[in-house]
Amino acid sequence: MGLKERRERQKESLRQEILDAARDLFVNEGYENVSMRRIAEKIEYSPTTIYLYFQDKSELLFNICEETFARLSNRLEEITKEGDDPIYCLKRGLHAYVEFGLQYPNHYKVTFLNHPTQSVDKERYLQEGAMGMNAYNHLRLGVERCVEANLFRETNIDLLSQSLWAAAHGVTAILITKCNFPWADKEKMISLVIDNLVEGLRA
Amino acid sequence: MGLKERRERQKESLRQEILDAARDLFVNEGYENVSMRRIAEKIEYSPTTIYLYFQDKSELLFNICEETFARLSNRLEEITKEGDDPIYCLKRGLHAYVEFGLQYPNHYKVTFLNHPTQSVDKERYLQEGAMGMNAYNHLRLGVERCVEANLFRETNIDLLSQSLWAAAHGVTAILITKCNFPWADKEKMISLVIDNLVEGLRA
DNA sequence: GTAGTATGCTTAACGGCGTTAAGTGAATTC
DNA sequence: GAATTCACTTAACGCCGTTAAGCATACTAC
Repeated sequence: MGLKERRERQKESLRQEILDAARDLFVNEGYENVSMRRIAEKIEYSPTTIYLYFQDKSELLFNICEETFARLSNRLEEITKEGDDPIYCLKRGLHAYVEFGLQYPNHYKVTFLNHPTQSVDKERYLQEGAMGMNAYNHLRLGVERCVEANLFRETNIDLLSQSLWAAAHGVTAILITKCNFPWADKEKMISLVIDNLVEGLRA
Repeated sequence: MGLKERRERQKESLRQEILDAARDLFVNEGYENVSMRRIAEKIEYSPTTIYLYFQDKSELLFNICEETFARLSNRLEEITKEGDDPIYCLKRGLHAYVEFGLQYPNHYKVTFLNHPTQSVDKERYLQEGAMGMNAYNHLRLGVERCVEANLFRETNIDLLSQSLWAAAHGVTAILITKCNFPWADKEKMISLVIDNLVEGLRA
């Protein structure tokens, strides 16, 4: 009687198909520019079918963000695991953060550039926060190691982490939202901000 | 025969009324959450009337952004006119930028945190660029003075200006959009980012 | 003074959107 | 073989930005 299981697998398969279609469209064309009808068309089902698998459009995005942020966390974890010079490690982590944002601008936009007023439901909002916190804690760990090794003048770990995050976010956000601005050199700019700030903090 | 003139004045007056209503709504509820019908309702005209004064919704936003940029430019101009120590001046300008954003968070959101400029018509795209350029040039001037006084290691003025802008934008944007985050110390964070970056650039 | 025109605004509509209510036909259960 | 469940669809609601067409009023020209 593996019948129920087969059906379960089939349902899961369609769920994944929807998610794949949504991710492809969101990432390539931007969340706002993709309609539920377009996603439905892509998977060759009626639009309402999507609502049998997901609560609404934003839940699609949420699931995709989750995947993507897990990937960011993994990337940051690898870097922190390497156990190199803490400051080098920290810089690498910040660079990875910016690169991640530029690689998935639509995910980044939704998670870090949205207005706090457009609140979804309570539970999902908290999950979203936890998702961000997870990534923040990797950064915090990198900073902690620098502070513990007495490499920094300033010793307030949260103040340091938040400042570095803010700076990295600034480069990421501005490159994403003002992608038509005649930037002198994006790569050099990223390095200038991150490296100067980290170096400037040395004891 | 001041008749034509009176009509001109009346037209201009309604145009301003539309702009005021749009600004108020955009700033309080966000561009995406405000419909043309809502703006029309506020001014007690039919929605189509707006289209007799503005090409489309994004042109409303464009005009509002222009105002905000102008206000920021004025503030920055005052600071650069003071002619103090170039580095002190630059820091003050950057601080003023962040303060401006925090003082008018909704204007800042509308102007700097909105859509990645999927430019509509050519002319407006160029104007939009020029608008940003005007504010940017004040910052650039401040940087230029530092470079000309041989105070900085890096001498690429645009690279420097853009990096500083990115960092200042980062602090501003993150404090605005993540206002519920448990920040260690907002003021110290602003100073840490700006001052460390500028100091870190010294020759 | 009246016919004709321009002006300023409105009503009605188009084609889209996210989402929901109601149904349908096949598979499963009893 | 009837009843029920399941996976999905069709039709619709009430929004949206935007456009076409119409309609009074004010102005112009004869």
